[in-house]
Amino acid sequence: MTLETTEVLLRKTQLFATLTDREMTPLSARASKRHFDRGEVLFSEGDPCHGLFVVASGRIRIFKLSPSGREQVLAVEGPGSSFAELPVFDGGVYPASASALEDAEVFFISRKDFQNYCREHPEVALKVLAVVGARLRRLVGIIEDLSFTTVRQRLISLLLRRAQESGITTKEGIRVALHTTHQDLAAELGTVRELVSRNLSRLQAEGLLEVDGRSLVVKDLPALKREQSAQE
Amino acid sequence: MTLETTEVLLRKTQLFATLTDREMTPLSARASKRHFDRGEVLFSEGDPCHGLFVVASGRIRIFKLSPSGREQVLAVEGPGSSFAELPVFDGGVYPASASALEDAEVFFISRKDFQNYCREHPEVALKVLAVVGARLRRLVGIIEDLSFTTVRQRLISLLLRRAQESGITTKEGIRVALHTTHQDLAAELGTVRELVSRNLSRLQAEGLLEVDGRSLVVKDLPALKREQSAQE
DNA sequence: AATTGGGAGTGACTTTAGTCACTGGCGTGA
DNA sequence: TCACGCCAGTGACTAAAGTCACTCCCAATT
Repeated sequence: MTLETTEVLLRKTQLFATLTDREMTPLSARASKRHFDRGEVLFSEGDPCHGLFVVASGRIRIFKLSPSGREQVLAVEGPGSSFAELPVFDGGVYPASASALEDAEVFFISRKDFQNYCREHPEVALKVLAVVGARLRRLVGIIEDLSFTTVRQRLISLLLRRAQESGITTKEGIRVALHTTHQDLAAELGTVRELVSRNLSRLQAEGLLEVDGRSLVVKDLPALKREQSAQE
Repeated sequence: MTLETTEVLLRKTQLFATLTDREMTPLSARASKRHFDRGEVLFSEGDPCHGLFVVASGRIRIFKLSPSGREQVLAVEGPGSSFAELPVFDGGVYPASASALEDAEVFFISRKDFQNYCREHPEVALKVLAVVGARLRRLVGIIEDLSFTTVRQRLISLLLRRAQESGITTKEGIRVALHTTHQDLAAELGTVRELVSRNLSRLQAEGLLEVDGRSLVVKDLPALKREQSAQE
């Protein structure tokens, strides 16, 4: 891959979008690109932090793994997103694990390079703060969900989010492709496979949606929205 | 309060400890001090963010409030800690509410002042990143607890933490003062008052500790530690 | 065509969490 | 000193979450 292409890709990220060409070039030169196969682990919780990552293609799942094998997803990062910015600064280990949801291309910038770069370009540090602010908000949202809502409500929220992002409106309702196994959905919701399966069945039985393998059709959007907003 | 005193206090914070006198003075001049009575609200979730806070004395509780009135504590900040740094940078609203656990003195630095200050002193931005990194780790810890552990395990963890920080070893065991109501403990654990009460009773019945009003004595530290580390 | 393996659905069950209602204690202030 | 409010304890219950075991389906493999 040429240096120019790296620049074009880094330009699409939140973190580096506003840099000038002159500022960008030295950074691009330091960014190495790595490929990860679907399912491959980028790093595990507790590993020493060597640097930060920027997704070029594919999606990366950041998650916690419990001793008994349960997973809790903290974030899913797609092209243009960076992750593991923070351990770069506080010097600790990675607080969670990361694996590729799909085949993925990921840039890696070493801790030292990035820290130096931030010192030379203070506005990048401010950008990082903004990105991290968004991340913190998402984590608080997960805590809120886990603490206050039921699996059913979380599932509905997730489906509505997916419907909004990538749903296709047809005359029967909004068609949503899940692309994932129930196992993976469970990890996002912080529960187990069986509960995802059961809750989907129940929602179908109630006529709120129609499940069809790994895609489904939302039949009663208002009812789902009502239930979501009536969260206790 | 004199400017000098403000400086002495700011000097004790993680964020500003490493600044020189010359750097400190203009910041101190901008920091205003406010008093909050026990129970008073500093800001509520959703309020526009006007600036950041630094605790001088007392403890501030950062928490989420559910529609049904349940609370989930995200952090408790004591003297020297800052909070609400992040909304300053990403420009959004406060993601949670804050109230004083005890009578408290708190410095306030306006958004604009702090942003300017960070631009002039880039190393402060790096400090903020380190502080925020620690905060992020704590949030991930809360998610882990909520997702993987039971109320009983969380209660044990909290008691062991308190025992370590402020427990007094006596011949009967480690005496721990709680200082809080069961209601407040429940908010920290992400559950309800009754479960705190019941679990404490049960731990006492099992001989692991002895409850005595708002303080208690840990009788079987090894057993508690065993159970904590055996978390599934 | 038979085999294998991962994913999904489900019944039956246990455990944990949460709710409701009530009791009793204890301290403060009228 | 009495009344009130706040806090704690608990029984009885409901509901939600999680576990276990099994079946079925389907697609890829040999």
